[in-house]
This record gives sequence, C-alpha cells and structure tokens, in this order.
Amino acid sequence: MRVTDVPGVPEWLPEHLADEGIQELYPPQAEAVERGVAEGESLVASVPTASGKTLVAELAMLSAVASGGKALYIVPLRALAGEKAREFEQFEQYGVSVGVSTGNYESDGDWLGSRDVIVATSEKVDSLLRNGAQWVDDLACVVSDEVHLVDDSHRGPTLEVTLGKLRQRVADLQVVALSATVGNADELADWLDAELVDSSWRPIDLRTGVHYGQALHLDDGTQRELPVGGHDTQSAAIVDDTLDDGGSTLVFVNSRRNAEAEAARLADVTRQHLDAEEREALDGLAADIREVSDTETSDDLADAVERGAAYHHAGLAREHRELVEEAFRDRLVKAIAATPTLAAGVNTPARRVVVRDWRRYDGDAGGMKPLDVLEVHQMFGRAGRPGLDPYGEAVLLADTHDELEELFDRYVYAEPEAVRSKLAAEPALRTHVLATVATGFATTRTGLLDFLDETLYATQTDDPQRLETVTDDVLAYLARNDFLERDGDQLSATRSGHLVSQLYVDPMSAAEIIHGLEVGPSVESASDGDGDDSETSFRTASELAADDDGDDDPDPTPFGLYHLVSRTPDMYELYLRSGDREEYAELAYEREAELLGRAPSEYEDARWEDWLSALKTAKLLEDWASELDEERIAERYGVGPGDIRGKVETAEWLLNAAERLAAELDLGCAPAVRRARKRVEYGVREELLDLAGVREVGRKRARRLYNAGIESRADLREADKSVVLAALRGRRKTAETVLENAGHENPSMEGVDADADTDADPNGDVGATSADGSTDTPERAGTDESGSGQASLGDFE
DNA sequence: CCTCGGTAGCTTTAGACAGCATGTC
DNA sequence: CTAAAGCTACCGAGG
Repeated sequence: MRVTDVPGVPEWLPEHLADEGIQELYPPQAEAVERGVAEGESLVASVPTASGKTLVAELAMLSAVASGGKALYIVPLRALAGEKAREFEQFEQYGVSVGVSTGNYESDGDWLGSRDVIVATSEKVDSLLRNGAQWVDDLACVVSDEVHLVDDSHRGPTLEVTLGKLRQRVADLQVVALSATVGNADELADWLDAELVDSSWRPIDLRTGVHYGQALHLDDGTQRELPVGGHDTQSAAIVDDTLDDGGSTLVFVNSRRNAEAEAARLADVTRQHLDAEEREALDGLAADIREVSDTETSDDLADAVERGAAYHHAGLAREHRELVEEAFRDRLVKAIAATPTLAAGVNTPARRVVVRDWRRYDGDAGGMKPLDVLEVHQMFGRAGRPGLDPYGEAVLLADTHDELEELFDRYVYAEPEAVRSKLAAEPALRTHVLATVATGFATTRTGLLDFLDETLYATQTDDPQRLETVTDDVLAYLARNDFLERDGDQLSATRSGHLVSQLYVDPMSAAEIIHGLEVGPSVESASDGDGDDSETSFRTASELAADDDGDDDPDPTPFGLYHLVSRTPDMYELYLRSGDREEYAELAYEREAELLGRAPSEYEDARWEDWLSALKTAKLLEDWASELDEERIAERYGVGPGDIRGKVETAEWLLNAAERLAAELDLGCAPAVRRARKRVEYGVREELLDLAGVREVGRKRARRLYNAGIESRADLREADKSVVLAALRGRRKTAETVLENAGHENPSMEGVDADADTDADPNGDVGATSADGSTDTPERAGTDESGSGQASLGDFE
C-alpha cells in the first residue's frame, strides 16, 4: 500500500512521508490501515521491534488530530517520553503541537490542554486522571506503547486500570495498543474491543541462533564458523568478528558486576579496532564521563570507553547512560555490556546482540531463573539497524551441546509467553481501588466491581471470585486506615483518602507515614536523652518556642523521617551485604530514640530485615544531607551514582507526601518534615538550607560561601563582593548570577578582586562526619578526618 | 623478593514510576 | 524445584 492511499489522514502527510523516504507502507502497517487505524478503529498491533509501529501510531494520532481531537501517547519510561516527543515534533511544522508530561518534566510553555499530541508515562496519565485533568475529555485517540507490560506485576496494573478509565470516560475512544510479539495478542484485542494485527514481519532480516564451540548455529539450520581462537570468551570472539565486518555488538548479562567485568574484557578487543580519530573522540568522551561523577563507577566506565567499550546499568547516572547510548549509536563505542536496562530503554540497535546470560537470580525462586522468552526476544530485537545494517544477528551462548539444543528449543524456536494481568494482587488494588473511589469513577462497591469487571484480568481469569475477594480485603484495609468510608454499598473517600490518591503514594506508604508521625519517636522524650543532645540542636528558635507553647511532642529528626519513608513500600530496598546486619542492628540500637513508630523485634525475621534495610537507606540519605561526597557514599553503601540520585529523588517525593499528610492531619511536625525534605533535596546540612535555596547555589557553593562567613541569603545580599568572588573560586559570571538570584541590588563584579584571605579550599567542606558528629564508634572513627568541618560541627554539638 | 597462575571458598545478585516548583560546578 | 560469575586470599613454582 502506498502512503497516498491511506484514508483519513491529513493531506500534507503523504508528501511529508515521501520527503522522509517513505512511499510504501510495510505490510503490517498496510494491514493496520486496512483495519481502519487511520479512521478511528481501535487496534492491537503485535509486531516485532523496529517494524514500523511508530508510523502506525502516527497515522492514528494525526487523523484523530485532523478531525479535531487530541491524541495521547503512553510510554513505559520517562526516557522514552522525551524520545517519542522529539519524533512527533517533526509534525509541528504542520501545526500539530506536542507536549510531554512525566514526573520530572512538564512541557514548558502552554498548559498541556492546548497540545494536540501529549506524551506521558502511564503513571503520569493515571495521576492526571486522579487530579482531574479536563483535557482528557477531548481525547480522540490513545496509543499505548509496549502494552505487553500489563504483565508486569508492579507497574502493569496501572496501565491496565488507566486504559480502562480512559475508555470509560471517553465514549468511542480509539485505542491503539502496540505490543511486542506475544502469545495471546488476540486476548488483548478482545479486552480492548480492537482489531488485531499479529505479524512477525521485519524490515530487515533478523537471524537468531546460538554460538557453541567454534561456530554460530543459526535458526535457518546453517552454521557459520566463528572460532573463539585466542580470545578469553565467546563474547569477546563475537565482538571481534563483528568488528571485522564494521559492526557493533550489544552483550546482555545478568548483573551489574558482570556487565562491568565483561566491558573490561571487551575493551581489550575493541581497542584493537580503533583508528587515531576514534581514539581521540573516545578520550574526549571518557573525560566527559569522568566529569559526570567522581565515583569508581564513573572512572571504570571511562577506562572502558577510552578503549571503545562500555557498560550500561541502573547504577550509572542518567548522564552516563545518555553519553554511552549516544556514542554507541554514533558507532564510536563498539560494544556495550548491559543489564536489561538497555533492552527496554531508548533505541540502541546493534549489528549483533549476544545474550550471554539467560538465567538471572531470583530470590523468590531461590536460585537462577531462566529469562522469559519475551524478554530474550526483546533483547534479540535490538539487533539490526534499519537502513544501516544489512541484517541483524542475535545469539545466545552455549557451553555444551546439550545447552545448545536447550537454547534452541527454549528461545530460538519458542513462541513468547502469553501476557497475564497481575491486577488481582493487594498492592495493586490498594492504590487503584482508592483512586477509583476518590475520583468518583465508582461510588459503590457494586460500581467498583463492575469497573474491575472490564479489565484484562476479568477477561482472563478462571476464578471470578478472586477479584471480588481481594477487593473486599482492600476495602477493609482502606476503611481501617480512614482513607475510605463505607455505608452499605456506598463508598466514599475521606479527606486524607483524597489526599493520598492525589499524592500518588501507595496507601500503605501513607498509613505507615501517618502512623510514624502520630506515634513519634519510639522512646519518650528523645531530646532529653543521654546528654548528647544532637537532636534538639537541629531545631530553630521559632520551633523551640512552638514547643514552649505547650506542644510537648519533640519534632521527629531528619534521620527518623528518612527511616520512616525508607521503610515504605514505595522505596525500593537496598541490599544488606555481609556484615551489614550487625552494623545496622547496632545503629538501630544507637539511634533507637530517633526512629518513629514501633520497632519490630529482632525475632520477627522479615520485618526486622526490612527495618535494617530501611535503616541503611536512611543512613545513606543522612550522609547525603550531611554533605558527604558522592564518592564516599557510593563506596560506603556499594551503590552507583544513579542509585544515590534515585534514592534521593524518591525520598524527596515521599517526604513531600509526608509533609502534606502531616499538615492535613494537623500533626504539627510539617515544618520539621519540610526541612528534612529540603536537606535531602539540596544535599546539605541544616545551616545551609537558606543559602542552598538561592538559585545556582547547590551544596558545594553553599558550603564555600558559608565557610567564608556568608551564612544566609541576607548575608549574601550585603556581603563584601570580593569575599563572594573568592568563595566562588573567582568565577565572576557565577558570582554575578548568584548575587542577582539572591536579590543583590548591584550584582556587577566589575572591578572586584577575589579576597586573598578567603580560602575556598574544598577541604573546608564538611567531610565524612556523620550528622550527630558525636559518638566515637569504631566504624566512624576512621572517617573523622582531622580538622575537617570544624566550623560547622560546632552547630551540632 | 616479586610475579604469575591456579584454585578453593566466599560473596553477591535487574529495573525505576510518582508530587511540586524551578534550576548544578 | 532451581546458580554461577567474580573476586579474594592463599599457595606454590619460577625468575
């Protein structure tokens, strides 16, 4: 089918596509058009990666926009939202406006409602629905990318419920669901009342197979010699062979450590294939990588990149990942060893894909579990760049002949699994039942069950009772925690229930937070403890005054609050390593007075384990909020820069929720919670909060200013400019901007010289001392560097 | 004394959404 | 129901 023959599409589109080199539709695209995607028909397209799904979505969205409606494109990842929006911006020249909305990014300029095409994550769409976004009623078309993720036990239910709500709210809404090839695309189509295109067609050839011994065994029965030769590993030999042909390779492994070790090995191969120009470019890239973060992770990555290889996993900072992905697309980095981050993320195709590890540790299963066929096929799908590679090749690695045969049966010739809804689980229903009632989607138990009856789960289950049973359990839980009220069949959300729904936290997190804040420190009058009065000194004069006003509950400490939000189901747990149990059990005892709520006993195994794991997270957050540098934190907790950022972000979000809940319930500690949140947000100690609130002043600059005697925003306005300039290490432009942001009358630095007496020595920064800066436990003694941070420690002792 | 290689035993284990209001070194 | 790679400490041989 030619693009000129597509009905319903705006008239400028065929020419635009022709300019892009698209004259003829791919077979699955043509089939989608025949089923009416461009004329408002709902459709499930179950097709391989890179077989033109995006164009199918565009045909649907553009014809919807052309007939006066809006289109919504739902993505599973924030990073994908940006990528998709950039693709759709090609249509802005025809007057189609595009907006993005994710948790950390909102389209600038006009309000979302004025956009024709909106790209958002499923959670953000859910949240927008909960918060009453009006433009939803103008939607004509919704595209759901990677719908097979409804199978995901954590995030799948959100997508499932959100699609259900959109369909219920907007009559005749066109739903275009794009899926990887799955075992039961027909069931998805049934659920969405949609037409089905189920195809395995690909624009470029993908050969799959297994490498065993000295040869690549391919799915068409052929073999291709590929000797391991002098190489250490099969993957190294494959990378070498691919490079001989000018291609790049993606190697999937099952752990971060494996990714790093593999990258180091592959770098020995890739370095042999670099020319002088590439070496120079890679040196520059390595320097950029080191610049991103001062951690071992960052250094190791740079070392590999200098030699033309890289690793990729969630411990990397976002900038790291972006740099690596971009360099790989530019063919500068020749091989990447990656965890599954890369299989699901932004588009990074390679000539060859190697799935080195096909089993992954699963604690619940008690050992290594084989990857799903669907997951392996997703990795395979990264092989072959349309228009650039002549073909793609994806292989698994076998050690034995038996394994060779097993891998062929298990993955090469196997059909992907069926997608199964995970909705009927308490954690999922807890949040969605509350939101469904709070937003008025359902006002009765019957109405709620009717709504749930339209979900994928209901169409798939052979135990219809189960959904009802779990729903009743969840309703009881929500009522018990005062988020919901029941009156016979009637359901209504309480004020706090509404708030919890809008804040988008798990009701169980909210309940834990509320309980912790209400009960307060587990030991009475924590601040009157053992003379080490570290906790009260965090409080400002006005707070102490407030306490004198008859409120005799001590405020929770930041550490107590960090622990509280860290033990919430919304905070991903940090692993306890060997020795950690003892270390954090000791910390739990030392800081017992600060911890909020009832501590579990050491004999309640699972709870105690969670308690300690949360304590580890809390300590990390406290270190961050005590200006400990990234490098030390990464080393101390065995995490990467990406993990630190992730924890901090989640803590910020949950502490914001805690603050709002405290205010709503009149708990009085909202200001203390706010300060704890600000400290995590800025990564500073109490005394820098004011300074770090000035734009362009972060934890480092604030500390330097403070050490130079400038302790507040007001000081900054009246400060001697030469002192400010010296504290900011002589950066005139920065100093001007900072003064301007602080509200200085005349920020100009013209004619000002840095004050030679002001020492901007970074060692003046507070180092590794922990926030209480007092107890001399062995574990801390070694990190207390002589003389560091004297100026500020006084405030804590 | 140092280096290299081999090995036994121990340790560790993927990912990433959301609120709100604006911005690091 | 189900593990395995990588790292470390250690040993012995060779230079």
